[in-house]
Amino acid sequence: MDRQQSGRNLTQQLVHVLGAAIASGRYQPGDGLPSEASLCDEHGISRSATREAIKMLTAKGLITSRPRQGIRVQQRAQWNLFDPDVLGWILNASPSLEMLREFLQLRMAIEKEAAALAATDRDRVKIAAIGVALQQMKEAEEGLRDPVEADIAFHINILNATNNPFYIQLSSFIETALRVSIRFTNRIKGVETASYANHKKLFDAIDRGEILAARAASAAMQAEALALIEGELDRREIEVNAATA
Amino acid sequence: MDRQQSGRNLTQQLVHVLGAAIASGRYQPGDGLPSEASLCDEHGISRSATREAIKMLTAKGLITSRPRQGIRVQQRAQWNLFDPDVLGWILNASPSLEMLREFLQLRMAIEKEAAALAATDRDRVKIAAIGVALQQMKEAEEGLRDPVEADIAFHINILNATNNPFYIQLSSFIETALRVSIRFTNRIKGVETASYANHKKLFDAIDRGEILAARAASAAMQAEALALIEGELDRREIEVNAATA
DNA sequence: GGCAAGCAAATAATATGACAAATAAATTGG
DNA sequence: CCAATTTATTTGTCATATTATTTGCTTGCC
Repeated sequence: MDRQQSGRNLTQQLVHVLGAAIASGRYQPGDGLPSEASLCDEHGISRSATREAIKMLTAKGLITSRPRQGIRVQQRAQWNLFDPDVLGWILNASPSLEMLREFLQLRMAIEKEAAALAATDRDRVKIAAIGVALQQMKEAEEGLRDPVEADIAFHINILNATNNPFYIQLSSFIETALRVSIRFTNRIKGVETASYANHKKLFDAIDRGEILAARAASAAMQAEALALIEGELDRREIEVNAATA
Repeated sequence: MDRQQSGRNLTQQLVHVLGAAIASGRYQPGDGLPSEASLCDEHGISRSATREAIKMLTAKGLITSRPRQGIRVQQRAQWNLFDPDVLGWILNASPSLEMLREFLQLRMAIEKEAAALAATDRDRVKIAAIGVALQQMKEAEEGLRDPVEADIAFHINILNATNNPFYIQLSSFIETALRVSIRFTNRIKGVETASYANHKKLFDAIDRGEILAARAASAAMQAEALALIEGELDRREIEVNAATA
């Protein structure tokens, strides 16, 4: 059995199996999934558990289910991309560079403005939390700590410091995607892109309430990551062209 | 019975009743909801339907449910704000000016960058759709059409023109919130803030691929709306102070 | 008195079987 | 060929029984 699923109840298990299957493209949008009865048989569980799983996936926008028509995969535009589960399934299924770039394009918009808001609001407690994460990044550079977790904590804490529930809500979204993203960019470059120095610059700007500087520092940091990804995309394109020539 | 709910099945009805009740604060985060059995009695439906509703709300992050602990409302940070249902329940329950401002702060970040991306991508078909919406806004000024729908279509089509699934996914979010927002700002000002001229400037910039101009036009448009809201917030503050003095 | 192991009660989780309602597809009548 | 009707399939709902999990309590030991 799947290790990740042990410990969860049957409904949750089925939700994750089906969610992952849909995200991976095994069931295409517009396609029908097996009927309730088939799903019960295939997974060896009761109809109650199956139906509850179906309802959860419906709530996340992945499927619809109507009498006589059965269960169908929704168009991707309907999927609740900002649901941590859904995003996780998608990113784990196909963490393509294209999607990584698209994700970064959104992060750029959000984090740039979040930095500006944090600098405007100047919530001492919340900003101190950013400082702690920054300190942990420094320790990570000396090998004393996990660099990925510290990096994530830094970005999350900026969102928190906006004191805007919409930005705060994006934490789980950013976290999930950031985790995949960092893994990917590290694979490309080998070394951490997001260096301590860059992050410190951003922190200082927020700490001093320098709104424009904060926005600029955030933009600069992400532009660097974007350049890395787009460079890699170009490189692969050239490879493909060379192979077909 | 509630008009909005007729035509939906029992599970969906209960989802909306409970979702609205939670968003309205009738059940506070941390509080327990009635047990499954009680909910069945109260709403006169079976356990299956009740449980499926519970599962859907769980999938949206509003509640958790564990044996012996019962059903509990999650902290607001766990709520899936970007789920159109959840956002709708919240905005309809308490469309406070504060939340409107917070929402606008997010829109500023997203739409500014979306405009820039649309100008970069220059997808002729998608940009033409923005143009159609713009035309409808003009017709609306002459009373030939619903101004709100045209306005919404304009903004949605910009998101679409990014060709970035994350931005596109935000359409339903923006739409839900925009609808409440427009209703509110119109109540304050009486007249449409978002005039045709402003929107045309933004469209032209995107159409011509002028990235910086697009970003600026978007920012200017929203800064205006933000000023309106913050002015109203100040006015109310003064009112309160005067009343207590 | 404090602490650990075990016990009991409450609650959700799952299973099963039956029937109702909705709807897509086939059939029939014109 | 079209429209109305019927049929068959699939989900929606209900009722009841059983199982699993958790919390709080109790008991007995140190």
